[in-house]
Amino acid sequence: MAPSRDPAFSLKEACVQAAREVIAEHGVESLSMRDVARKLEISHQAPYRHFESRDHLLAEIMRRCFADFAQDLDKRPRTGNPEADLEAMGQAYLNYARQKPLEYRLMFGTPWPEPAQHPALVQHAVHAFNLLRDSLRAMRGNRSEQHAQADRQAMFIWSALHGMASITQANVMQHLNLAAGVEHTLPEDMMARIRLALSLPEGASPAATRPKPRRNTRR
Amino acid sequence: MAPSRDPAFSLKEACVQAAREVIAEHGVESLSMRDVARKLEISHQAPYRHFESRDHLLAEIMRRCFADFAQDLDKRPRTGNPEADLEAMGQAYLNYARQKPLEYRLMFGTPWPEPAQHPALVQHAVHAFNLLRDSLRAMRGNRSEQHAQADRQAMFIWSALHGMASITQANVMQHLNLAAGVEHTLPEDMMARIRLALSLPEGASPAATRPKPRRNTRR
DNA sequence: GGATAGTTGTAGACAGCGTCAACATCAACG
DNA sequence: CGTTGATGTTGACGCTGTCTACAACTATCC
Repeated sequence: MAPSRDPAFSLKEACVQAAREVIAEHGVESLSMRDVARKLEISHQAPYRHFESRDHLLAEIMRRCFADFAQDLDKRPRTGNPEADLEAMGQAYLNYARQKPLEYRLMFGTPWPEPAQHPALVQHAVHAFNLLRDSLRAMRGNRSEQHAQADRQAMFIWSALHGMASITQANVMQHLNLAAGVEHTLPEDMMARIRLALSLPEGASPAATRPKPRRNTRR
Repeated sequence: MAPSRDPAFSLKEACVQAAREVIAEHGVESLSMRDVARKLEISHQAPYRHFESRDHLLAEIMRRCFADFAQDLDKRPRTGNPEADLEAMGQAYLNYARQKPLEYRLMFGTPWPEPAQHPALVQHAVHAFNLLRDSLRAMRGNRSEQHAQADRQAMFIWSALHGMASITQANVMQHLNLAAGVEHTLPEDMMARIRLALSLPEGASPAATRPKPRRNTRR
């Protein structure tokens, strides 16, 4: 397959595309360099002319996934209401995880290659995070304690969403015998609880925020 | 290494131990059957007399990890105050994830083998989840809506804790340029927010729980 | 034009992996 | 004693990532 192809053809680009298809279909662990080569009908060594190693190919794919992911989060329609826009971002997050489960797992569930060797990957991942953080910061003042509070909120939101997304994908929920209706309404319930959790008083010592110990309402 | 050993020696047990050590040290992806065999100075096929496949060995290890994990959650001292006990369970969860990161990742971050083939694994995992769920149910009535509400709380707590644990382990936080002090106080902040989120009014439609739109406090 | 160097592809080899099949050893039991 | 089942060993197969050596094409300089 060496001899002439489309002049505007880039083997590097083709490798990325072929590899992304494999990952989106069968997951990252079943991606092999030789698979990619076979798919493109080139020799098993050809991809190495464009990627130092499997990890480098993987890093490039992760980078693009983060770029797509960030675009997905960012392209949602804006209402002008910061709370509503934030909520929409949360929905977009969960939608992405639901619609591209294997790519989501690649980005957030696979051990990363050495970050120092893949700065572009780190940069794109941080950019996606900043979409969330900046939304929260924009809802607040510019003082440093305000920024810190926004960052705490961002980490909380990300944790809750990521936790739910990865638990949902693990296909374990069906074994938990959850009470009727719980599984189905989980996303809304999560979002409602996240809204509640965002109202943590600023600068308060965590211990001071324990809600009044509602007496056990059993019976 | 075939000839006599300790009479009370079980090669199956030794395989599990050796494999757990490899995983705890270098992670599940660098565990190979041949590695286990080399460690025990037996032939590369001997472990297959006790485990059908690598997946079966892995499932057995995951099962034991869940058992240890559940014991860890359960052995914490009880104060008699349900809220405080629940909080202690959350702490125990995060402690386990911090102290045995690679085992935690094996349980919660690695694609599971086909559950139907490993019922004991599923059973132990569900048992660990039930420790959390039953604690929450015990704080409530026995009516079915109370159970459902407890399950929703359990899923939320698990999501938030798991999200935070896995993000923490991803070694990505250091690249996020979080405001000073945020990273350090994250666990307490998360626990405080979880407490807040648990007070979601029962049976309320999610839409009704949106907090009053605090006016943008920027200035 | 023709030598030269760099880029991009191929071909072959190597060690490591999971696993299958064949064989050896040994204990228990008829 | 002979047979059977469990447990171990050895060797092979096809797969993997990656190293090395080689071929072909392209661009550049004398």
